[in-house]
Amino acid sequence: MPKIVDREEMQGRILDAAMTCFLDQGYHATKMQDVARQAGMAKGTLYLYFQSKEEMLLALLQRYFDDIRARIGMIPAPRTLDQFMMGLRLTMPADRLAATRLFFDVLGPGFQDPRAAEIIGGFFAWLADHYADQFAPLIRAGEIRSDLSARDAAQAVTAMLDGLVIHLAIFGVEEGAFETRRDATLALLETGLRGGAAPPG
Amino acid sequence: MPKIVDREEMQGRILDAAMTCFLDQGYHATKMQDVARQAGMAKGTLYLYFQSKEEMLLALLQRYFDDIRARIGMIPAPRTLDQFMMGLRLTMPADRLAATRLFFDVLGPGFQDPRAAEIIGGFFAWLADHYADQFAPLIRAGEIRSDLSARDAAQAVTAMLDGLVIHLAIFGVEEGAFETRRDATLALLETGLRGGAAPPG
DNA sequence: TGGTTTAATGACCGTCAAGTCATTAAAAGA
DNA sequence: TCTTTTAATGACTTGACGGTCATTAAACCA
Repeated sequence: MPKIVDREEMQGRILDAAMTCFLDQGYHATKMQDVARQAGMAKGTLYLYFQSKEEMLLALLQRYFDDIRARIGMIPAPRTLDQFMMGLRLTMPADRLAATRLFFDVLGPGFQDPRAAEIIGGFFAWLADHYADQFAPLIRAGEIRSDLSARDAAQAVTAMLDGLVIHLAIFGVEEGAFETRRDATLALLETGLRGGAAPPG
Repeated sequence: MPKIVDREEMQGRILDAAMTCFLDQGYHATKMQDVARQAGMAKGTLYLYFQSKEEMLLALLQRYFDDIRARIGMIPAPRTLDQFMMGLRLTMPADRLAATRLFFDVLGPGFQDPRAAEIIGGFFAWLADHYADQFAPLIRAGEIRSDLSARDAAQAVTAMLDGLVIHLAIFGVEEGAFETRRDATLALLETGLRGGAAPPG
């Protein structure tokens, strides 16, 4: 007798619309009306699927970072420093710029809900652990200089590279320049990790 | 006959109060009422000295970055890579964390006024140029490996270190941990710049 | 002390957007 | 087709905050 819809599919469609709007205008500047229009439904409908704008954002962040984690998890463990650097490049695609820009809106001191910072911070903690796991065998194999602690180096790499993306995102680098500057930074980093040896090529 | 006040001094006092509020709560979350209370005056008074909240912010950013620029300009030109790294440490004090956090509010896609991005972006462009000027003689002196372009390396260093501060700022590192992680990153970077030689000590 | 000019005040206004809910539409079975 | 149940709608409510301005206070001089 009742009208029946697929709740999860509706939530997914709404999150897609929200992502489009947020990437374009940012979180604060996006009105629920905008999300509704983008999703092709009325504003009230959004509230049937999410309690508030903030809950919607949290669901979106969760989905986004679960997705990245899954993609990074699928990259095979590197056996050489070169392979590791290649993997880094894959985890820093140019389209991450726009997403990174979005997080500013949401991580500044004005945003009260600590759950957003938990989701994003949790991702980077996971990432640092993930890199540390990869560094340990590379250090034993002599691919990375042996005076580094795998954990410290992994934290430094994680923070620096995330920071690089953020910095470039803020100052509006075009997509082409992004890859050039990313690679310049990675080259510097590679020498730092390798230690004695000069960079190849 | 008239009541006379020192306009610049009043503006300075207001900016001090605004900085306190913004650092504490962020730009968007701070009400003009809060700034007024912090400055010990009524809300209307603020509008005698600044046309709007946004103008107030821009004046604050300008003052802040002029100040940093002056401080960095006073550090003598380094003659060795060690001296350069020492200078970097001076330009990344732990209290920069809070200020950096503030900029998120103001650089996200939701913030329309391009002047804020100009002020902050201008500072980093200046900083990259400043480092490039210091790198050139260091490369000639063999302190930095000679296959690097001073300009590219300076850009990479600037972006990475600013990014590091931002990353650490976002994820709420305590002040002690900040310095540890900053130094770990700088050590990695130093090896990357030096090239062949192993790190000293 | 009184007169003049500018500074300071804070109640008020206008706007804007998140969130609500009475009403309407749509699906599904009898 | 009629009834029932849930989904969808969008005008309306609510609260918040940036900015205004008529009024009051303060400084200074004669």
